Formats: sequence, structure tokens, C-alpha cells
Amino acid sequence: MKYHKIPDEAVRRLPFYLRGLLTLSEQGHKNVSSHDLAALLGFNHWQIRKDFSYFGSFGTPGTGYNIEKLIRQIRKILKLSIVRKAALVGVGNLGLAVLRYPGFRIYGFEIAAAFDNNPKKIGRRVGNITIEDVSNLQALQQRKIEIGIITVPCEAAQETFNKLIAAGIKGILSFSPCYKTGRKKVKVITIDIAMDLARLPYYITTRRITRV
Amino acid sequence: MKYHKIPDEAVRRLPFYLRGLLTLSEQGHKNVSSHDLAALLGFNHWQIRKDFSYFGSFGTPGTGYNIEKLIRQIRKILKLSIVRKAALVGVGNLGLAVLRYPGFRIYGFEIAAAFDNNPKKIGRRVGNITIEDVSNLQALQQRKIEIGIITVPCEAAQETFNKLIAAGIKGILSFSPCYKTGRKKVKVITIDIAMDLARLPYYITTRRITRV
DNA sequence: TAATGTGAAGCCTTTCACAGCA
DNA sequence: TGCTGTGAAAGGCTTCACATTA
Repeated sequence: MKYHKIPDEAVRRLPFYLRGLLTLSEQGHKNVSSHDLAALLGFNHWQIRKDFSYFGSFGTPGTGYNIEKLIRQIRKILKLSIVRKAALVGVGNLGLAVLRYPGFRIYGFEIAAAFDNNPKKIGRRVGNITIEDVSNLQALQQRKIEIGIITVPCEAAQETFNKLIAAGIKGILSFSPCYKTGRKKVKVITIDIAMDLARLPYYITTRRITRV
Repeated sequence: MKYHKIPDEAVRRLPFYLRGLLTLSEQGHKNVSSHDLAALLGFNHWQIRKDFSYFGSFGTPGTGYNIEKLIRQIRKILKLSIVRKAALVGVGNLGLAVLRYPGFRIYGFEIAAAFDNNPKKIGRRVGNITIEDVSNLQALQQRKIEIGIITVPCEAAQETFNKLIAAGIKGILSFSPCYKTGRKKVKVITIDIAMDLARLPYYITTRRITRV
């Protein structure tokens, strides 16, 4: 029993584990071994045990891990135990797809507001939320919205970024690859779907040794 | 001058560098120093030099790097020098957004076909491509399509995965978080937008030391 | 002088092997 | 016996300092 910092790489794997455990839980399982969870997710069993060991001893030798207990613990570590509200800015093709994406719920996220600057879109409803004018963006703190999701075009990314920070947002998920500056205490995670695709051809035939 | 394997982490950064260099090139710049590129992208200058050194000595002390030369080299390493054709399967909200996403072009990708199993969607046009029935999926090799993009719901992911592999696809970009099995020589990159978001709250206040 | 290129140090992560427990 | 938990070894990546070059 020691104090441990959970390595960032392990934190990156926790949502994976959580998803697998939720699936197993739905299927009625009560326990799972590191071996079986590894097979399900495509990890190594020792990696899983090591990762879990960073935040405690949860397993029972001979039996495995109690699924519910582990789910609670991972949620606690990722700070997902409470529902987190998010605001999406930019209801274009991608914004709409993200708004309608069903996968956020299992992690406890709720997209509670959507903004656009196009008058034609303002007032329109998507699911159970109404698209608002970006000028309403200041009032996020009162509405207990902590997370911003940026799905605006490149040109508008920096401005949106600034507005979200001014509105007191604590974390940002950005789908815009454009450079954003600002040394605030706001964590930004950027997803650039084209950039991920750009790595694919490199791996297509074989990993190669490159002449230097 | 030695043989080097380019570290995977460096490969992950190459598309970033490429984007930055393309931006600079458009702005009319001919050369850039590791310092300036670092400032633009938010990296460290020594990291950039180290990464470039894995695949050769391109810079000129006192001047920096020739942008065009570097762009060509990075494209060559990532195997992006030729146009790569991709087929998208699943024209739902997300599929439509990906189809219309303009960011693939700079990396030399062209989405050349789209498939769906919904008869209402088949035959409809999106941009300059016509949505086809998934049963046409076999003929990808003749059409020189090497890459598959999966944007189907979870339940259909495994089947789509199998079909794409049977069609001789070489690499897959999947937006479905569901587990896919198959020990083929096909590289799969998975983007799960919810999973990336799930890491955000962990970083929101402060990195913490966890009691073990 | 201004910037590159790179060995070496340091740090973080993964892997291994096995002691210990139900 | 089966499976966890973990110290230690191995491996990989980042950072640093500086020799080198235009």
C-alpha cells in the first residue's frame, strides 16, 4: 500500500476497461478475471492487473474482480460518478452527428446545450435541445455546464475557444485541428479524424526500417 | 547515419507536422526553424529535431528546414505520396459527417465510395458519390480502394469488419467502439469520440495522487 | 552567429516472473 | 489450483547539453 500516481497511459485505458465491464455487467456477469477481460478487449492480462493495482487491490485470487465494485472505482477515478453537462458549439454536419451520438451516456455525459451562429439554425430542435445563438454562451456556469465541445470550422475555432474559456468552461473536446492558443488551466483534448487516418498507410504493409 | 526505426510516437506526430508545414507553405514561407514550427504547433523544438533526425538530416544550420523538401519526405514516410481511396460503410449521422468532412484531402485521401443497407438511402447522392448497397462491397479491390471507414452502429460493426477484410481492404478506420476480432494483417485504427471525452474530467481540476 | 543533429541521461511504461492468497 | 498483486528487469520515449556546421 503506497501512494501512486496513475500513469497517463493507464488513465487512457480506463474508459476502455469501463466499457468492457459495463458490457459484462449487462450480460449478467458478477466477476471477471484479468485474463477474460484481456481477451475481451484485446489487452494483456498482466497490463490489466498492473493498471488496477495502481488504484488498489480489488481482486480476489482464484475468483477475479467484482465487476460492480470495479465499475464504481473506475468511475470515481475518472470523476464520472456525477453527470457532467456539456455544451456543443457548431451545429454543422459534424456537430449534428455528435449531438445525436448515443455513446456519451455510458460515461455519464449529457449534452445540455447547442449553439450556432447561423440564424436559420437557431431555435431549431435536435432531440430534446434547442439550438441557441452563440451570444448566449456566457451563461454556462449558472447552467452547470462544465465541458465544451467544439465542432465549428477551422476559421471559427480560436474565437469559440476564447468564448468557452471566458464562459468558465473547465475542459474542451475539440474536433477542429486548428491551433488554439491560451495558457489557461483548461484541459483540451483534440480529435482530428483526418489525422488519425493519416497514420494508417504507414502501417499498411509492414513496419519498416528507414534508412537515415 | 544509421538505420533507425521511427518510434510509433513520432509517427503519431508526423501528420501534425505535415499540417503545420502545409499551412506555412500556403503562407509563402520557404524555410522554418524547429523553434518556429514548435511554437506554431505547441511542441518542443528539440522534440521536433529529434523526430526529423529519425528519417534524415534535412535542416541547414542557421537557416532551418526547407519546407517543401520536408513535406515531400513526411508524405513519403507516411506513404501519402499517392492518392489513397477509401470506402465508407454506414451513411448515418456520423457517416454523413465523415463523408462531407473536408479535412481528408490534405493528406491525400479520397472517399471514393459509400455503402449502406437501408434501401431508402441507396442511390442517393452525397457530394459526387452515390450510396451503394452493401452487397457491392466485394468489388473494392478492382476499384483500387484500399481503406475502409466504418461508421455503422455497434451491432453491425463486426459484420462490416468481416466484409471489408473479405473485400481485401488493407487498413480500417473505425468509429465504432465495439470489439472486433480477427487476426489478419489489417491495421485498424479506432476513434471513439465518447472515450476521448471520458478522459477529460480526470484532468479537469488537477492531476491527483491516489490513495492505494 | 544561429540553428541543426545526436549521444547520453533520465523518465515513464511495459513486460516478466513469482510470491502470496482464497 | 487458479488468479491476484507487485518488485524488478527490460524497453521505449523524452529531455538535455553540446559538438558541429552553414
